[in-house]
Amino acid sequence: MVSTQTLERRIADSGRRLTEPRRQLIEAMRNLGDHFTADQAVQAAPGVGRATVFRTMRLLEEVGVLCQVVLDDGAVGYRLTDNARHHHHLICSQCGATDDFASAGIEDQLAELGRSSGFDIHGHRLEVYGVCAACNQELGCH
Amino acid sequence: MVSTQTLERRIADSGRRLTEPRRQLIEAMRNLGDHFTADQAVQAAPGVGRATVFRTMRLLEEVGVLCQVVLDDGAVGYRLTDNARHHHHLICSQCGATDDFASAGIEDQLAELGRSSGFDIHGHRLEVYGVCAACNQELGCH
DNA sequence: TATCAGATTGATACCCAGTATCAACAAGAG
DNA sequence: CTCTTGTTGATACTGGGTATCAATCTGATA
Repeated sequence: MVSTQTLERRIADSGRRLTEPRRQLIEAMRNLGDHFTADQAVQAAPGVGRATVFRTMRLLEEVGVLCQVVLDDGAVGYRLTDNARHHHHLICSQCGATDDFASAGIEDQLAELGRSSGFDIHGHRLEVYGVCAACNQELGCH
Repeated sequence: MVSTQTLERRIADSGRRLTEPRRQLIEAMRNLGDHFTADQAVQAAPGVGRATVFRTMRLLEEVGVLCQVVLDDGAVGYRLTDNARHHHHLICSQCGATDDFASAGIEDQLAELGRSSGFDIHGHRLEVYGVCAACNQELGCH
């Protein structure tokens, strides 16, 4: 779990102000656990206005401590992360657990694709769906 | 561009009924061109009820002739396609042009990831963003 | 061709995600 | 402490998508 300190520092370091609503929202999100929806964040920070929740979430995305996760069914979730670097998600369809991963091999394949396709590739988004080890075990026991 | 025939056959072959609203919507979508939003589809088929537009879009996704495209900014678009097989999108951030592609290399990398991560991988979603050859040329001339 | 079960429709109302506006307010540099 | 400027929140809006359910249509079958 990302520390409050890290989150607040990232905001301060980016030149934004560290305000009370932002602090509140950060705590609320940390309490929501691994992943949550926009609406859960709004609910979890009752003292913070709706617009501010969305603004702050955008801010956190910009400074790289919050990322969008596109689920199996197309729904969007959010996830606090330490990992500001480029990464992808491995999402358990059963329990929602999410792991970050990066793969030089995949990046290489995409670079190659850029060369061969004529597209000047700027970025990509990769979500991987499956069943995590823990859920697999449980399912096996049924 | 996918033919009307192909689209209608896919519906019929899947055991669904080929109704007037579905026909209308298919024509409307074809006229919208390469990619469009849900709302554009609703607007483009004024005789068809909102719920039916969404239901039919889901149906077309199920039979593999319509696919969701998650854009750069997270917005969702739709695209008619011939390609019912597994594929990904190469999306031009300038003009919105979308190409389908598949990469055995990437599939291999993901299989490997499954082996090493303990996740039982069922699927994935990959969108690649960039600037297409045509837009690159134009930009170069400015 | 007439029939009929069951698939499909559309009006409506709803939910969730996200944005625009803008006057009031607060952070923090000096 | 003051002032500039970033930030806030109430509100109302757009867009995407779903639930409901009585009315309707499709197409297989007789």
